[in-house]
Amino acid sequence: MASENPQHATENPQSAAGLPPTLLDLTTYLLSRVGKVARGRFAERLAERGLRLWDMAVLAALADFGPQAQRDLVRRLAIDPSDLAKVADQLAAAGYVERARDQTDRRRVSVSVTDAGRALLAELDAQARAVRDEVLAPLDAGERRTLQELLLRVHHGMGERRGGL
Amino acid sequence: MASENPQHATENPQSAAGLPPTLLDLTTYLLSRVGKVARGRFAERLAERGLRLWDMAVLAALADFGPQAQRDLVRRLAIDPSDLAKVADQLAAAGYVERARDQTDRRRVSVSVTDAGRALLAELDAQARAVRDEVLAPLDAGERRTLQELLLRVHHGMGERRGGL
DNA sequence: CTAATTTCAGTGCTACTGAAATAC
DNA sequence: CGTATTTCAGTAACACTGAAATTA
Repeated sequence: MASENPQHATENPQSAAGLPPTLLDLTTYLLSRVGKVARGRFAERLAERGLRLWDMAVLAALADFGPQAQRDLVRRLAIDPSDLAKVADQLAAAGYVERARDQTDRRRVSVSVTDAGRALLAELDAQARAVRDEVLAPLDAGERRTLQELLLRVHHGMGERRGGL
Repeated sequence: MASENPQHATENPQSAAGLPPTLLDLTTYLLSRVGKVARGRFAERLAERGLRLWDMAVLAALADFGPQAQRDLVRRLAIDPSDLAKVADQLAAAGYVERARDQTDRRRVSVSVTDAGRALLAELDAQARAVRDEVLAPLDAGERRTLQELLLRVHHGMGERRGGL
C-alpha cells in the first residue's frame, strides 16, 4: 500500500492528493498557510517597485495617525526599532516621508508622510485590495465580511508582540 | 498636533491606539498577521523539543498517507526538495522516520514513519490543538467552525505554490 | 546617574538557487 | 542524450541582538 503506479505516476503538477488531514484540521495551520500565500502575493507586487511590506505599513500608520516619532511607530506596528531606522531611511531617501528632530524632546525623530508618500500609499492600497479580492475569490460578499469580522476578533485577542509584517 | 504629553507618555506597553485602519481593512493583512503569530506560538513549543514546523508537517503527511518517496512529500507539502533532504535527515537521525531506496525506481528514497514518530506526532498534534484553542479563544464553537470552513475554501482556491510552513 | 530614543554592525534562521551524483 | 530524484554548498531577505551616541 505504499507507492502508486510506478509507470508514470498519476499526480497533478501541484499537490496531488492535497495536504494531510492532520494539518488541515488545525485552523492555525490554515491561518498560517493562507496568510503566508497572501502576504507573498502582495510582497511580489511591492518588490516590482523596490518596496517591502513594512514600507506600506509605515506609510499607512503615518497617513492614518499623522506625524509621529519613530518610537510611536515601533509600538504601533510592533516593528523592531532597528529595522524601522532602515525603513524610514529608505522612505526618506525616496521622498515618501520627511524626518525632523522633535523640538520638545530632541531624542525623538518625528516622521511625516509627504504628498508623494500619500499618492504611493493610495496606489499600494489599491493593489492590496486587488490581491485580497483575488485571494478571497471563493467567498461571496457576506462570507468575506464574516471572515473579516472573525479575524478582527481573533487579532484583537492576541497581544501584539513582534514578528514581522 | 504631533506628540502627546511630553512628561511620561500615556501609552500602553503594547500597541496603544492599535494598527492603522488602512491595514486592518485588508483581510489579507489580518490573515497574514494572525497567521504569523499563530505559527510563531506553535514554533516556540516545537523549538523546546528541538523541532521545526516542517518536522511536524512531514510526520503528518507520512502518518496520513503512508510511506512515500520524498518527491511526493515535496509536491504534497510544497516544501523545497533541498530543505526536505535536511528535514528527513534529522528525523531519521532521531529515529522518527526510516528511509529506504525504492526498488522499482532506485532514484527515489521512500520515507516511512516509525512508532516513535507516530507517538511524537500525537504529542505535537495535542500541542497544536492547544495553541489553536488559545488563539481562537475569542470565538465560540460555532464561529470556530465557520472560520475553519471559510479558510478551507480560501485555501482550496489557491494553487499551492511554495512558501514555507 | 539612570532611562529613553535612534542608529549601526553583526548574527541566525529560513526559503530559495545552482549544481553535482545517481538512476531512469 | 535528456529527464527525474536526491543531495550539498551557498545566497538573500528578514527578524532580531548588542552596543554606541545623544538627550532627558
